[in-house]
Amino acid sequence: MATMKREVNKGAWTAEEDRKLAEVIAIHGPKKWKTIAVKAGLSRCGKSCRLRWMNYLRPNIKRGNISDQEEDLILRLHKLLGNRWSLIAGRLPGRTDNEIKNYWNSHLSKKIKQKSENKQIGVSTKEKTIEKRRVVEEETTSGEKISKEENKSSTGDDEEEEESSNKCINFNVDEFFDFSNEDPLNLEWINRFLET
DNA sequence: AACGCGTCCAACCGCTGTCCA
DNA sequence: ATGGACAGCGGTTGGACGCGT
Repeated sequence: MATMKREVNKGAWTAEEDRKLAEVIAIHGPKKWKTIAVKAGLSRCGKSCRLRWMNYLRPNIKRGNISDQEEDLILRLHKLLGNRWSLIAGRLPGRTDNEIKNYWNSHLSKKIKQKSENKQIGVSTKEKTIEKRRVVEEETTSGEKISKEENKSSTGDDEEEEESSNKCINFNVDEFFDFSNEDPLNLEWINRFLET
């Protein structure tokens, strides 16, 4: 079988490759990635081109320096959604799922771990239970739609809570997180929901 | 100076979902 | 209804870099 297999380039992108890719996308738009790779004359697979565009070349990409507010939002959304990076990234303008995933893996997962270790040392199980019950009662009386979710996960340890909250997302997440009419950094109800 | 080690991040891989003929 | 192509996602990897010894 003499299949003339085109050698596929892998690894870091060069400035020249970036330029070619951006040029072709400017003409044809960011779709049909396989065709884009061919048109740009790049020895790359479509997948690789898409990733490069989405994570690096796309306009309006913010790079580095994740602010405290952004970090806080990531933490809260992650607690709610789990590792659904693209969904989380969708709520952080200019941030990519890859960036958030990396940031989580390198910074936040450690922070969480530390925090939970401190929590275990500082707070007894009984105290935790009492505090959670108090929060649940507060939210039940305030009639928030999210209180049901809270009740479901109000038993067990932190890890179980997180897992169960991931599993019981039985609503339209996009609608639920449509913050278009709100200041995304001032979402008191999320704060209350997550402060357990 | 040089070596080892840990961290970060860009990119790859494998899988699933969606679309279309 | 079905199968192939493509898009998108999350997990993982590997190289570059910084820092301590």
